[in-house]
Amino acid sequence: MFTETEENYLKAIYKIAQKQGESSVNTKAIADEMGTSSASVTDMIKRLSEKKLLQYEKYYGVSLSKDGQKVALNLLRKHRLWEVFLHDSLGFSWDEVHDVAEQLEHVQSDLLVDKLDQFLGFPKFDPHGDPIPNANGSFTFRNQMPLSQVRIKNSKVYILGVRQHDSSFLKYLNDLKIRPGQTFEVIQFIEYDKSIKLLSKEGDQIMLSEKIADAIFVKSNN
Amino acid sequence: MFTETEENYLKAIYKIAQKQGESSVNTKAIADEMGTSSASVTDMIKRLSEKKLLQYEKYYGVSLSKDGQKVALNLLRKHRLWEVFLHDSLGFSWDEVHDVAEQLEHVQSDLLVDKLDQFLGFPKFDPHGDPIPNANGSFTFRNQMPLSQVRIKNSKVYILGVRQHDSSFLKYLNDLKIRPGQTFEVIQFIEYDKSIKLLSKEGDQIMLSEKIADAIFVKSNN
DNA sequence: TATTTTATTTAGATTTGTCTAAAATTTTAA
DNA sequence: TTAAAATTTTAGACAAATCTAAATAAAATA
Ligand SMILES: [Mn+2]
Ligand SMILES: [Mn+2]
Ligand SMILES: [Mn+2]
Ligand SMILES: [Mn+2]
Repeated sequence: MFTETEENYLKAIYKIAQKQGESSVNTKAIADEMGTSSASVTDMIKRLSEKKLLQYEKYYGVSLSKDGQKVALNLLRKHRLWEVFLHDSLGFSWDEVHDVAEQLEHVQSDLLVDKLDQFLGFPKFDPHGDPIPNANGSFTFRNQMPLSQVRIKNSKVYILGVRQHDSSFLKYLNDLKIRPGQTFEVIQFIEYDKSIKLLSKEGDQIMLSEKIADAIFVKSNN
Repeated sequence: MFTETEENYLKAIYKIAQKQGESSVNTKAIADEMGTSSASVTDMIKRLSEKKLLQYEKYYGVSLSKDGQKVALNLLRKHRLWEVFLHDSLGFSWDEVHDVAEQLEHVQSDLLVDKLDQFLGFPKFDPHGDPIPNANGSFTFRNQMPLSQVRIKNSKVYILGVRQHDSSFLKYLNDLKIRPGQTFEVIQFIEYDKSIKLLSKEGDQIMLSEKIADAIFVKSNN
């Protein structure tokens, strides 16, 4: 239906729009996300515009059409299902799944997606805690907050996911045994640099900077 | 490392050489296998020759180098492992696996191949009975013969695989409940058209033309 | 408001993989 | 052994995706 590159552009635009909370996306942002030149982006958005996958207003950026969103959401769905497979079935660690899923997401077969979804037990979240769109493109919502915003001492926090997916960040958390499904107690807030100290079930104390704590999503029990 | 198209050419050349029992492969054969023009093949073999993946003698065809064979065998390995996954884990029927495996085989990740192999229990044959090369490129050999060559009446035949993979042929066999792992008794040979009659365990009688019987591989217990 | 900085588009070029048509070479057959 | 048929190569073109450099427009700032 669409080329791998077209799909990647649509996904990039979708992600930028999400992050911004604003559907209009400019050329530079796409170029940065895709790691290409602005000139290449201009070429591509012209093509995508002709195919009615986005609205393009010269010099003022683009926004995805209904069709464009559908493609992006389907790609996101496939990406995240594959990440679950790699992690849960094949035993990849959560810092290893993304790059491979980036390739697998482009395999074209509706039957494959359906069967994979079923095989995995219709998971609602990927190994990083991101929601997996269903076949209609709708997500499961859940309440979550950045760990940095937990301000009640002795709170029990349940790790739900992370904001960033870069391998070095995930490896760092892995070493600290911080990953979705784990529970910790917040035992200290350091005011002057806003860092936070956790206690693991095994009794280990873990010190996290504000920057790190801000990139971890938790469910907080009181 | 190599493009998807380069990989497909190398695989095509490998397969033709195998079928021929002769390593030198001509342009026309490659063009037919790939569904492209001879001119395109000439372009591509020049590139593959520059990359030392094959030896090319103008007007007299090509033969794969050691490196070229390695790429082809690795691709074959991935293709067949994915077919096992699709069939055994996801429940695809054997006529549905090939086209999807044709895409999955190009995903680049040695870790993925290793983990998949392990997850599947290091299978030695794919759903069509074709041997899966191991990480070093060597196959498991087994004794098999075309069903058309079984000439002893009341032989028990055990289905091992098929010669052709086209969907319509596999669907036809599926309807007759002929697939790897099944056992039949040969109850009749018709001389004038060399067709053959089988008896299934369920008591069904199945009539097969010589053409069909020639494309089915079996293990024969006397 | 005028100027500088930043973003965007255009122009022209390159690589990959493909095609058709024409020319060259090899193979087959008379 | 020559003529016809088949195969292979070359030439020239095209679409997709990219680049750099130059031109243009918008946004920021003095
Ligand atoms: Mn990912
Ligand atoms: Mn991708
Ligand atoms: Mn196959
Ligand atoms: Mn392929």
